[in-house]
Amino acid sequence: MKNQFKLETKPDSNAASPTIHELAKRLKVSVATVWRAINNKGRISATTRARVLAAIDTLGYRPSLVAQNLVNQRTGLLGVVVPMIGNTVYSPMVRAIEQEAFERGYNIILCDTGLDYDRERRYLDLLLRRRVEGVIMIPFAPRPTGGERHLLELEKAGVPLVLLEQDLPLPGIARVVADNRGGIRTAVRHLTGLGHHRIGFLYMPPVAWDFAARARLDGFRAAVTELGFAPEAAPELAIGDLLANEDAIDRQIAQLVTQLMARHDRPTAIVAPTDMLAIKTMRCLWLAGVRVPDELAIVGFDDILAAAHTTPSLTTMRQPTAAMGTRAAERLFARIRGDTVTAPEREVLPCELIVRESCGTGRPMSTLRPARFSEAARVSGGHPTTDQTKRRDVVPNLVA
Amino acid sequence: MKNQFKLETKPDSNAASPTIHELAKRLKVSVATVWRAINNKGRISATTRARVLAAIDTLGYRPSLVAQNLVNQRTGLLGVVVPMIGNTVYSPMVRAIEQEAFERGYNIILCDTGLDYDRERRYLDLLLRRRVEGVIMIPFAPRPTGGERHLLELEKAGVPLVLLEQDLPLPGIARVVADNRGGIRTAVRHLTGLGHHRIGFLYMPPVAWDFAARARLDGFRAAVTELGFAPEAAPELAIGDLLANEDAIDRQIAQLVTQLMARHDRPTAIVAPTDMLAIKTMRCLWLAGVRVPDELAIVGFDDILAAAHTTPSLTTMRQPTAAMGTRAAERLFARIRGDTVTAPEREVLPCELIVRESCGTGRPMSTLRPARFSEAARVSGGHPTTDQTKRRDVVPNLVA
DNA sequence: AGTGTTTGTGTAATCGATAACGCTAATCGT
DNA sequence: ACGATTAGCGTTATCGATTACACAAACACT
Repeated sequence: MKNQFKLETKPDSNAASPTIHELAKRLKVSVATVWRAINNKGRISATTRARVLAAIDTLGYRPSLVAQNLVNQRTGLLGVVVPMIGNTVYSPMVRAIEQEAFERGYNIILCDTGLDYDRERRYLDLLLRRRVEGVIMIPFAPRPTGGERHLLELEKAGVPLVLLEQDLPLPGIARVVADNRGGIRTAVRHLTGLGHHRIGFLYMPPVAWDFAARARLDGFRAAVTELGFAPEAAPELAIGDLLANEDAIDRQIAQLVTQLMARHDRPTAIVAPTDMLAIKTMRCLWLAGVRVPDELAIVGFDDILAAAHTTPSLTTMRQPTAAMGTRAAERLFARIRGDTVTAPEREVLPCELIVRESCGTGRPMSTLRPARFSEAARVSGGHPTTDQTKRRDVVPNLVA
Repeated sequence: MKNQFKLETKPDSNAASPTIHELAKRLKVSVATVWRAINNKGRISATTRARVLAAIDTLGYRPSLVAQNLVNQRTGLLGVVVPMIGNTVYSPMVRAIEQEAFERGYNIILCDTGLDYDRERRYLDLLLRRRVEGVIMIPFAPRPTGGERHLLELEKAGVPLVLLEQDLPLPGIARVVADNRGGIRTAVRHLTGLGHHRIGFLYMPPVAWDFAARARLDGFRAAVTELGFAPEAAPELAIGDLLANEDAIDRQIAQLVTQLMARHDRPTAIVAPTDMLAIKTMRCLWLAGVRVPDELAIVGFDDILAAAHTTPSLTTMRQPTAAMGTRAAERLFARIRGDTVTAPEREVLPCELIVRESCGTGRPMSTLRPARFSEAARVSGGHPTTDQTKRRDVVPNLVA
C-alpha cells in the first residue's frame, strides 16, 4: 500500500491551456489583438504586443491545433500504414518517413494492420475522416480480388497516396519499390561468378499477395533462364506457409535441409529471399553438419542488422530501406504541394550486393577448413561493395 | 516520357467529402436532421432517416474528425515518443501500444526523437498543441540536469504520461519497466549454476542517461556481490561509446576480445547487456578462435529475433517488450478514463531466462568438440523456460 | 372542443483560431 | 487648418459538427 501515488484532477494548476478568448479577456483586449501579437501580423503596437506575449509566457498558452486545423483546412498529418512495425525491414522505412515529415512540420499517424485486410480498410477510412493530407502505405495483406478499391478512394477524396515496398500495380497510384528482380539477378550472377552451376531458391509458396516475394521468385526464374540453367539445376525449394508460426517454419526448414543434402544433384548454392530465412537455414545447415560456404553457399536479401554478425557472416542484397522511405515521403510531399507529377508512377530503387562470407571466396566446393572466415570478405568479385559497416545511422542499434 | 502519369485536381469526382451543411442543403432539411439520421439519436422519422442515409451512401459523406474533435473536446489521439523506431526492442512495444489504442478507437502519433533531446522537447510541445489525450514515452536521450521539466508539463496541462522502458524516476509520473536488475541477477546465477567462477560484464560506459543499461550494470554488481565474488573475478569490460558508430564499436569489441583472451585470469563467462552486443562478441570470439560456450560462455539480454538463430544460439534474458507496451497503454487508458490510480508508480515486469546454447551444458571448461550444439538446450537448469520458439506473433518476421 | 403530450423538424450557439472588415484617433501634407 | 492617410484595435463571420432550445403539427384524452 505504500508505493502508490495519486494525481488529483487538479493538483495546483492542472489546467489545460487557456483559449485565445480567455487570454483576451484577461488582458482586456480583443482576440484579434492577441492573435496579432502571437503571429506578429497586421498592425499592432510594440507595447501591446509585449504585454500579450508576457501574459502568454506566464499563463502558458498553447494554440489549439485542432481549431487551427479546422479553420485552415489542413491538418499537417500523414497516415503511415504498415503491415507490422516490428519487422526490421519496415521500421527503417517508417523512420525515414517520420524524419521527412518532421522536417516539414508534419506528424504521422502510425497504423499497423497486422496483415489484416479488414483492419487496413478501417484504418484508411479513419485517416480520411481525420483529414490527413496524404498517406504512405505498404499494402501488404491477403487481399480479395478487387480489394484495392479503398486505396483508390483516397485519391478520389483528394488525398495523395504513395505505395511503398509492395509492387502493387494500381493505375494512377505512385509506388516506390526496391529492385527485387534485379537484386536477385545480381545475387545469382554473384554465385555463378563464384563458379556455382546448381543454385536453389528458397521460398514460401503463398506469394500471390506478396508482391515483393513474388518479384524475387520471378527474378530468380528470369536470372537462371537468362544464364541458361536447366530447370533441375535451379530448384525452387518451397518451405510452407508465410502465415504459419515460426515453429512450423523452423521445422520445415530443417526438413528441407535434410532432404536437400540427401540429393545427389543438390545445389551448391542457395538464394534466400530474406535474410531471416537465410539465417535460419544457415543454422539448420550447421546443425546438420553442412559447412557454409564450403559445402553450400548461401546469399540472403535485405541486409538486416544481424546479417553482418552471424557466423559465417551473410552475403546479401541490401535493400535501400531508408532511401525507400525518404523517396516515398518526398513524392508524397510533392503531391501535397501540388507539384506537377513528372516522376514515373513506378519508381524502382536499386539494391546493393554486400559481400561477406556466406558465399565463400570463389572455390565453392573447396575442402578448406571451415574454421576461419576472416579473410573471406576480401574477394575479387566485380563491383560489389565490401561491407564497410558504416551502415544506417551513426547511432547504433545496440542500446536497451 | 512514357511512363509518366498525371492526376488532375479533379479527374471526375475528386471532391473531398461534403460537409453536413452541404448534405442538408441538397436534401432540403436542416443540419440537425442530417445529424440525427447519421447518429440515430433524437427524434427522427424513419422515412427521413432512410432518405438521408441513402444520400450519404451515394455522395460518400465522411464526418470530419477535426470538427468533431473541436466540439467534443477530445481527439482520440495518443502521442508515442520513442528514441528510435528501428530498434528491435522498441518496435514491439510500439506495436503493442498501437494494438491497444486501436481497440479503443484511438490513433497514435509516432514521434521518433533519434536520441535528440531538443527534438524530444519540440515533439512534446507539438503533442500538447495537438491536444493528444495521453502520451507514452521512452525517455531515452542525453539529458541535461533538470531536463525532465517538459515531461512534468504534460501532467500540468492535464495530459497523462506513462514512461516506458527507461526507469527515469520522476515523482508522480507512472513508469513501466523491465526487471533489468533481476534479469541480470538471474543470468549471473544461471552461469554460477553452470559452474562459472569468473564472470565478466560487457558494457558501454556512458550509461548515466541510459537507465536500462544503468540498471543492468547495477544488477551485475549486486549479483556478484551477493554471490561473494572477488572484484577481479567479476571484471567490468567497457567497450566505448554508446553514441559511437558501429564501426568503432565493432573494432573495440574485437580489441577487447584479444585483450581478454590474453589474460591469465580471464573470465569463463560473459554477461552482455544486449543481445546485439552478445552476438557481435560471439562473432569476434569465433574469429579469434575462441570456442563458445566451451572456452567462454556468453549470455545476452533482450531476446531479439536473431538470438535464436545464431551459432551457437544465444542464451538470453527475454525482455517482455510486448507486455510492457500493453501495460503502459492499459495504464494510460486507465488514467484517461479518470480511474483512481492504484497501481504503483513504478511497475516492473519480469524477464525470462531463455536457455539456448551459448552457455553450454554445465561443464564450462570442457574439451568437447565444438561441432554440434543441438543437444545443448536440454540442460538441467532449474526453472528456466527452454526455448519453445512459439514466441511473439503467429505471423512470422520473415516476410519482405 | 379544449388542453396536454408526443413527434418531427428547424434555429442558433458553441468549440478555438483566423482574418476580413470597420471604426476611431493620431499623423501627414499642402 | 482641414481633408487624407494610416496606425491600432475591436467586431464578427467562418471552418464543420454537436446539441440545447424553440416551434408547429399530429395525436390523445377528458
